[in-house]
Amino acid sequence: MNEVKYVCDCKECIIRNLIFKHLRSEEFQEVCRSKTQKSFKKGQVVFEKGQLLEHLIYLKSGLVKYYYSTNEGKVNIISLSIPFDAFSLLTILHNEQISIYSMSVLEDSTLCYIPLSLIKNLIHINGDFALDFISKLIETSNKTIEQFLTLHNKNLRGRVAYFMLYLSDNIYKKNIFELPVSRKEIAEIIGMTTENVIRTLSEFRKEKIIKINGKEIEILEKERLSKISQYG
Amino acid sequence: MNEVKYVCDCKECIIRNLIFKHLRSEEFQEVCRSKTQKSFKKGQVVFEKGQLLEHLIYLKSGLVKYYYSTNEGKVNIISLSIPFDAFSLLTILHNEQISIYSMSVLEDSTLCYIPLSLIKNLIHINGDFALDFISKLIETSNKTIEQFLTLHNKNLRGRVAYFMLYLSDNIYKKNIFELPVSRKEIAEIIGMTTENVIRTLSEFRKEKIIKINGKEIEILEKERLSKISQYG
DNA sequence: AACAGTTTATGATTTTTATCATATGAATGA
DNA sequence: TCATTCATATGATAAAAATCATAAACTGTT
Repeated sequence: MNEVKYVCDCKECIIRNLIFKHLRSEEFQEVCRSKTQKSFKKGQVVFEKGQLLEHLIYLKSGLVKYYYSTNEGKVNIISLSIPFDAFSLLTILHNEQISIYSMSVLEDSTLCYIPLSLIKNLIHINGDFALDFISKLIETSNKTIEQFLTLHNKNLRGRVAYFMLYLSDNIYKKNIFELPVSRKEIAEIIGMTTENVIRTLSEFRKEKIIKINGKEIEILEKERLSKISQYG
Repeated sequence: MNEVKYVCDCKECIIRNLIFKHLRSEEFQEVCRSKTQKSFKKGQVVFEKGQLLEHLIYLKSGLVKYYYSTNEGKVNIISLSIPFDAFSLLTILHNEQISIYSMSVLEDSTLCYIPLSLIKNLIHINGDFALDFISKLIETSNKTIEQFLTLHNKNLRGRVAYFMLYLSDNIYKKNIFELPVSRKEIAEIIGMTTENVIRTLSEFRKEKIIKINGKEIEILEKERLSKISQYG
């Protein structure tokens, strides 16, 4: 986990066009100056439930998961996030900044850390930024809630189909990809048991809907998978 | 549904100490002047999914539900809200103000309507208000997500027990209360079938954990109910 | 009061999902 | 290198929940 003070000048950074669209030039410069950057290896934990968060942490490259552990030790994965995704907005400013989620890294990733004090100050002095921030927040929150409902209204086959399509369409944007998570983690995302995830994937393989090679998945029949996801 | 222009001078209004805590006196006056108020009878729909929302609508008295209908017509109740609850924050500013939720009234209710344009303006010009607004938003969003996870990690008995305790502790603050919803709606809240809600309530009755008299529920053994909720 | 429609209720049955058992290959570590 | 753990895999079984069927109680309407 290397921390690097100066990394890039942010001029080309995609984030500029996302949550920082409305910053004035000098404000964005300040964000850039005060940000730090860290690299994480696959599997490393970025922060844990209960930890004090003093930065807005966003993903510059890689893939991460946000998860929630119940008191009984059961893990629920709430969201996977690709670079510049806005889920991290939900992790801040809550409960005196004590995070209720944990975050860990699924693929080698680079994270940017922006001090929360600066974010708060920007909200304070720049109304356009604040409005945009709020709008992103609500959008993210609603997307998360909607995804939950969608998933929990489906049966096992529907959930697995949905998740495969999600990876294909939203994360990797191709029909062949490496699963970034274990079958166990898939179970934690879509709310079923590991055995049934494995079984359902095997079913899809036997039905020639997907091709499985270890972690590599190829979607052979997207149409059928969509139908299963939709009606499942 | 009566719309009333002038209703109260807001001076004593609880909302002042919630999301409007940081407004300057004249700002709050403006909120008060531009607000309208409507009364709804039990069962009436306040707005539906897909509708353009031009106001922040908050509950002054009564009880409401926010719900989400899937494409297949299945209903999921996302949240019940008591007066001055912050859930309504999640319904605004999303997707060009097209609501993804519906809202209807469970008990005769009075709602206050504050123009979104004014809210946006306040966010714009008053940084403290904006910060507080964001903090409330994140808190509400996380509470909603957390409640979902909690519920979906429980079995049927656990869910029904959890919901009875929720009504008792959070909504009515007593051990005897009138159910504000039908068994069918309970099913839509906690994600199970109507029959199983009825059956489980009957079980609790036979086990002398609760007393049922139509819509009236009395919790006789809170300890046991808590255990069922916790370990279910 | 009679009627239809809805809500509550309960039992029987089927379906779905979790659990348990067992096996194999891959990864990890002393 | 060999034992150990972990991920994947599959079958058998048990448990959980949904569905189906039926009926009584209640609501609102004419």
